[in-house]
Amino acid sequence: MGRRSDHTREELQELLVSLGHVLLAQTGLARFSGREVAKQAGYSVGTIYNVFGSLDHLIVAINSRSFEIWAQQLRTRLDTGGADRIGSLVAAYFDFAQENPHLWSAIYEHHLPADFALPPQDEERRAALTGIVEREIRAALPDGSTTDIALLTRSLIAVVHGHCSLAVTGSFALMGVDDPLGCALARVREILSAHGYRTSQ
Amino acid sequence: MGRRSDHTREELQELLVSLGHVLLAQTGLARFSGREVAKQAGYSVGTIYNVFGSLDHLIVAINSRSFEIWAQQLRTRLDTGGADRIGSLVAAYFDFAQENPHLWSAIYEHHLPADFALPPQDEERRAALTGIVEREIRAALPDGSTTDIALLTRSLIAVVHGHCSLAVTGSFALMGVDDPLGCALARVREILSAHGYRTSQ
DNA sequence: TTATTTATTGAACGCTGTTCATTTGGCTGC
DNA sequence: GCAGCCAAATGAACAGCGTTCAATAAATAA
Repeated sequence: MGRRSDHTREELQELLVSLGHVLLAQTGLARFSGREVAKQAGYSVGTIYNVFGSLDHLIVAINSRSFEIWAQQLRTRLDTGGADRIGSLVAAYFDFAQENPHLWSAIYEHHLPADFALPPQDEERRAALTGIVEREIRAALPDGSTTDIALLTRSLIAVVHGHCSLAVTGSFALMGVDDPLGCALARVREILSAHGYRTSQ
Repeated sequence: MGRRSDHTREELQELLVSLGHVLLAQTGLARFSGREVAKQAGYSVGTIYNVFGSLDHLIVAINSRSFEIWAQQLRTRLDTGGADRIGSLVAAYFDFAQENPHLWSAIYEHHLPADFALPPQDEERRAALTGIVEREIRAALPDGSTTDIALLTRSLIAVVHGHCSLAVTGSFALMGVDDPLGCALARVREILSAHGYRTSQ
């Protein structure tokens, strides 16, 4: 068909990731369909395999886009959220998960084949999020702290992640917990306090 | 075919859950196949729908079995783990996830249709796990504590859950965290300390 | 203008979940 | 012991999926 020069390879890549991102947000990973993305883009099935090599690569690209948006929302909230930066950080982290449950879940539900190494570009985008958190944790702890801040950062991410996960999957609702964000923030402050963080600023 | 009286309805249910549990452990939820379970049981596809009503109901039953095994492992470890009961609890919780990554992930990756209410029996089995943890948290905190122990229990479960999740999905490995269990246990003790728990027993 | 290269197609394959008319074994009442 | 009934079990049918790949058509080079 006469579609050859409609899009450059980059434009086509962008188009598929963009449409795929919208579809994933609507359907969730389990009902996501690569065929449907191609159809919406006006291309045939095989094009995904030409451009990305495999459906897994497309999903990785879509998830990386989620990471970019997520990180940007963290930055925005930190810039506009006032003095309680830890509060802003946790709230923004949480909000992305709760406002985009399918996108957020897909990040963790998409299991890569064993032989599939994450492309460096995608690894960077994911590391950016960790970097934002680490900077804030470092700033929140007293100078000269003996804490391994890199490790504590990742552990605190796990703390908040766990609360997001049980909130988004509905487990918390089943357990009668109605303020997951408040819960997560309380735990984060308790942990930081154990490392010298002065709460209540 | 002459299969009519080979199994009672209960036996058939048990057979399908049992084989399904093994298959799920091998393949993970994304590659799990109801057809394959029926085939392995020597029955045809439709039998799953006769016995369970839908594939989702079978998966719920399989996940409930995981919860039973998980809870039993917690009890065993608490009985044989010595004086550090919080340490035993967290380690046993973690070990189930790490030793049965597909079974553990499936619990949280299986999203029920909106109109699907969890059968009461399954809800009980899941609540049992929470009950075990809550008892230990209550015992670990001082008498007369003003803490909402039910809420703190669920939050601590989220803390450990988060570390399990990032460990099992490989995110921690990507981030360079090599002792997720140690990390989780450290956070749990810090949180409990903030509520009056005397560490190091 | 012709030849070459390369992007794109879409049919084919084997799998999936789900439905449902049909069959068949076991049970009940005669 | 037999006829009739009921419910369990079947398996074909359908629509969708991911993946592959020979064929094709468009863009580029000669």
